[in-house]
Amino acid sequence: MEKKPKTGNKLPAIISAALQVFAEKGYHSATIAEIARKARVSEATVYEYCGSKEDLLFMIPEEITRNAVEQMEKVLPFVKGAGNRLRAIIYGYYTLYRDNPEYSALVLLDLKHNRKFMETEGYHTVRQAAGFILTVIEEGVKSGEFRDDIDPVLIRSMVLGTIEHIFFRWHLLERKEALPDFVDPLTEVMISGIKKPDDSRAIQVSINLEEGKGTAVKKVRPAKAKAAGSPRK
Amino acid sequence: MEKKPKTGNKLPAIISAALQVFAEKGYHSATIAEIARKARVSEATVYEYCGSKEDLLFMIPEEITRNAVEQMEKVLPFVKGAGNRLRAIIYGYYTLYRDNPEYSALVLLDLKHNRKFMETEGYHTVRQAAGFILTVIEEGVKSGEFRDDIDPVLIRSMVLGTIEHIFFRWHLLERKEALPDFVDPLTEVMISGIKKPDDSRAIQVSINLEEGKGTAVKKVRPAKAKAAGSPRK
Amino acid sequence: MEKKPKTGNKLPAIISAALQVFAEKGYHSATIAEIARKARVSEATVYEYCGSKEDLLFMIPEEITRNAVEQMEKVLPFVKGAGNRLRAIIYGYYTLYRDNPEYSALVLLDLKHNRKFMETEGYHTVRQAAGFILTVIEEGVKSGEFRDDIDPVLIRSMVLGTIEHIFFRWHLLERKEALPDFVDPLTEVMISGIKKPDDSRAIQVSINLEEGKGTAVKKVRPAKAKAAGSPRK
Amino acid sequence: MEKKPKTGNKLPAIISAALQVFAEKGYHSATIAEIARKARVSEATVYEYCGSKEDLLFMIPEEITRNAVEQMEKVLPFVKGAGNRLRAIIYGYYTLYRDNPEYSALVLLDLKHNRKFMETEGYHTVRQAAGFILTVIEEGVKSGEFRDDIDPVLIRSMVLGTIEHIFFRWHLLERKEALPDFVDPLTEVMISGIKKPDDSRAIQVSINLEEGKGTAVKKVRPAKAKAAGSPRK
DNA sequence: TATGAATGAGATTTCATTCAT
DNA sequence: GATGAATGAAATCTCATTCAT
Repeated sequence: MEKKPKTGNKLPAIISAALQVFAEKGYHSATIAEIARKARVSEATVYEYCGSKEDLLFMIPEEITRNAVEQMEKVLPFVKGAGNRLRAIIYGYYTLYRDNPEYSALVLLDLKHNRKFMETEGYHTVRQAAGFILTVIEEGVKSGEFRDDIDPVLIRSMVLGTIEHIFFRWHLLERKEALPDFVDPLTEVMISGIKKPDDSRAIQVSINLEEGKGTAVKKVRPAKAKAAGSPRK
Repeated sequence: MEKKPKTGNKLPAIISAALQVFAEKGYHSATIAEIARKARVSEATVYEYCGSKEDLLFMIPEEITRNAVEQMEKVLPFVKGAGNRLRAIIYGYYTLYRDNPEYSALVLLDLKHNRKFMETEGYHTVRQAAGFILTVIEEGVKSGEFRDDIDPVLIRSMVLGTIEHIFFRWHLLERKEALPDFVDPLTEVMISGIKKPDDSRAIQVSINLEEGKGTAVKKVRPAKAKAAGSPRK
Repeated sequence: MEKKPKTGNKLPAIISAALQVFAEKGYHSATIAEIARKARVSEATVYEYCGSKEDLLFMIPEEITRNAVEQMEKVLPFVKGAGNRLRAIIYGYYTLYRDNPEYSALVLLDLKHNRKFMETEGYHTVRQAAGFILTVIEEGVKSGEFRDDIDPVLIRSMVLGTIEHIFFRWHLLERKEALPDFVDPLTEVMISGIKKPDDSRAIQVSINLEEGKGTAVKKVRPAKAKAAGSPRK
Repeated sequence: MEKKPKTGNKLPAIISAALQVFAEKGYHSATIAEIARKARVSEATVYEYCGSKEDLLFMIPEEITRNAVEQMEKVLPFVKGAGNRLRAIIYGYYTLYRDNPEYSALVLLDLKHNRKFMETEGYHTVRQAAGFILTVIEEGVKSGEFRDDIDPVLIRSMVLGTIEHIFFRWHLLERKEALPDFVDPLTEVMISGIKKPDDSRAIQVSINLEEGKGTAVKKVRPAKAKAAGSPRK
């Protein structure tokens, strides 16, 4: 029933082909001809479905990003504690980018740079994802789990910047090097860096801890208050 | 005096013009014609000096990056302590990118992405700069100032990724938003995250012991050591 | 009732849509897609009915021109005198073109230029209409009403050329200027020229001429002054 | 000397080729490829010189029309009497269109129709030419040579419309038919109309009255008879 | 009969690049 | 050394037109 193939259904094939070609050659070097060939349609059909090369580029991230965001929205409520949630988000990015290498190549190498992309539905979804980080940081600050002298926006830049930097390198080296599993180490460093020193209690703790790693942080922190003071200029 | 070189020293003019045009329009949208016009030479002259559009692109960062590297090499010996040195490097990037916005736009938006750039003299210099971070981290670990379970490469990715991310945003918004002064806050969060807990004092503390919030972290950390173990392939 | 024809009488809708679109955009810029949309049929249906874009163009003038010709054939016998008949024809063109602006735009801007149109049924009808003028002129010459040293074909070119020129301008200015009512002035000038009658002798003349053919004109002329008054906007 | 070929000097070749091709195929069917081939330059060179296909079209009439206008400006002062001047103008158009058939084909078949042409320098020159007619008519009216109840704009439409109509037919029939020499007949009809002069009789009349076939006019006409000899099949 | 979908066939246009002077 | 001029080589995009259903 309903055999009306709402605009055929070559769209998935086209988008998939575009993702591959864009990822491999980069947006500028990619040609519609090659995408059409790979999707096994004519060039004209590509335009029929997508309007223009740039629009085609913008169509790609929509679905995949939306899925990721939805997934994250489902998962986060299950995770307790700002630190854990931060880790969950990092893990989300990690798997998303790792398991969809063409997608991440596209986003990191081509899409991010496109100013017009910023006026796109797809961009909005990407921003949503980035918003999760901000929210978690702010919750952590509010709950006292994180220091209150940090700038959440800076923290977000650290998280995203790190993730993107790592994946970027990975892609630039053509994925010939193994992708480091940075989820836990990054989370850990981030948290150690922004965690509120549990001063008093920390002290008690350290007793039975022969080698209490956590304590150290404490002393340093007071200084931070000042340092982190004017981050937003 | 009379240093006006008979036959061309048009190279500086060309490179300067190229920097401006590339930064403003992006590499792909920039045209040799415009660069030539701005440098007040003919297009053919551009080729005389530079070989190709791409080579011209690669020539740009050489001098400015080399200067930055030299500067850093001079300064670092004066700075004591891994933490302080880390801050010095971050500060170096910050001023470099802030005071040469066209250069940073070029690097972040166009150069980074170019695979061929990696076979370039300029790239080598850039790597040198990045190497400073690695060295400082490793020194910090060796000296005991930093934890020894961190992965220096990850830390470098964090530092560079954060800096680039912040500047990238700045450029993408066309520098209409103020650039946050992130030097101290970033340094601080980084250091708190990677500094070795000063056990000594922790031990003194050991008065009572009840219950430690830190336990969770404790568990995680050992894992990290492993996790972060093989990042470098 | 229930005259809704089962399977298509979509032809009228298609032709009507085509007329509108061709008139508005010009033949070359018009697209079958737009015509189909406006006719509320599919593009394929347009081809079903019309064969090709050009054939569609040629189908348009047929009916409307044929009607005009038939009308003229009915009317002319009622009009006495070559001069009056000439006026009747001019009036016929005037109302035809004025009341069917899309049609006249099409004919004047697109159809006339098409060499293939000349092998068309529609063209034949158009020629018929032009033939009326020739006939009337020849009749006028034969009857002695018109000079016998004139070239009827030239006269026809004058009549048609003038009419078309005026309507052409009207269309080119997008019908924003009022269409001058040129029927009487044109008829009059055609018949009597623009030279000032050399009164003196003329006057004497009128006296002894029992049946001065010229008289009619004389009367008409004053009226002209008015008629020709507001042609320009 | 001065071997600096101000922008090479392929421009004339290109314009000339364009004129030929446009005239032969019509603007829309003409291709830059063919123009370039005929001008013996590359397609890119055509664009180098002309910017776009449409601009190329507009460049064509400029020189030729300007020459014609200048010529007319030089000649008119030598001609006495509105009637004679009108004839001179008609003659000017006649020779211009006859001796530059490709140019007239272009103007009549393509250029006239182009709305953008109206915003062009070339169009301005064309208007100037048309302005001559208007001026002459008005002068004739003022001097009493022409009737004062005529609308000069209508008269101009008659003159131009007739000329264009005749040439248009000529071109549409691919110049296979002889071009009628309509200069004198047209002038004559414009001036005196087609009505049989009843004057003649009038004049004679004053003396005797029989019936004379228009002697007065007779002087002028003989010339025409010849001129209009072979006009239109 | 009617059509949704697909496409073949080009046309315009852009630039990096070269070469003769 | 410097350049004006010329171009080769593509790439995007548009439609009239055709099938399979």
